Amino acid sequence: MFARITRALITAEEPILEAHGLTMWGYIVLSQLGEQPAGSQLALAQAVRYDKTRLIVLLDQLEHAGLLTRRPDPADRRARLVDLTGVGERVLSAARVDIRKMEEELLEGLPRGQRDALLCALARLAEGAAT
Amino acid sequence: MFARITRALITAEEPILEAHGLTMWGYIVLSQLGEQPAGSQLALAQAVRYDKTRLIVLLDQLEHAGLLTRRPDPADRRARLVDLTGVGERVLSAARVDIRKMEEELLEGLPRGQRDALLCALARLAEGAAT
DNA sequence: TATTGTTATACTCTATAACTATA
DNA sequence: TATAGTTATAGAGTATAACAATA
Repeated sequence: MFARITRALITAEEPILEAHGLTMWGYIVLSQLGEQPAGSQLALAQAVRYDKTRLIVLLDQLEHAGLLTRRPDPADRRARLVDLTGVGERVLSAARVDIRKMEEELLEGLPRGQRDALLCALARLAEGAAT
Repeated sequence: MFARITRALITAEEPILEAHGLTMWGYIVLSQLGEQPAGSQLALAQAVRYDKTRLIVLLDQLEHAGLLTRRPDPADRRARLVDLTGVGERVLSAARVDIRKMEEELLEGLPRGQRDALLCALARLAEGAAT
């Protein structure tokens, strides 16, 4: 059931994100950066569970699109700090609005109590999945 | 959250299935056949949402392993009926026992009411995802 | 002409290994 | 020596196109 719902969610999300010029992983990375700027690209890759070598080309694209910046960490010049730009923040929040709307519609069919329990349980399982 | 939980589930399931000599898609196909024997390979592919061309090589493997049989449909000789063998049923139910055990452990942390609501909501969402 | 099963091919996604620059 | 970032390459997974048999 989880796999089936996830696939349906991805199918529903992709055209929405494409309308904002984003890929699925691009959106995930921007979302993560929206929560906290990345101390390093490696940390960012681990936070979103994405391969660090693929993250690089993704960051190349997002940087080229002006959605984020990369600058050497003054404390460790091997590492690079990644920050959202103003444009990146606006694209992210605009995409998030549409994604949230889609999610709301999906959950509309569920009774209120069941819906709250679902979200609570999902959060706990997702947190458990991190370990 | 759905994607993260799904990935964690797959990670947890793979070693279990491997112990029974099954792949993830092999288990999915056997499970589907356990619910209802397939009227055709195409119908089976659509039921589990798997590419029909990939299903063929998967069925080749499962048939070669003695877990299922393929025979021409007398009513439409283009199509082939797919049935679980006795061995296939035993392997399926043995694997399912272990998978269910893992799932139970995962849900153990949730309060009873939340857990029931989760399963009910998942079933409804998964059903909705079919359309 | 359309459909089932099949094969071969091309393509995308993902993981591995090797290199550089810093520490 | 170990780590962050990078690149190139190999591999797995997936989708596309074409074909034979049957409807």
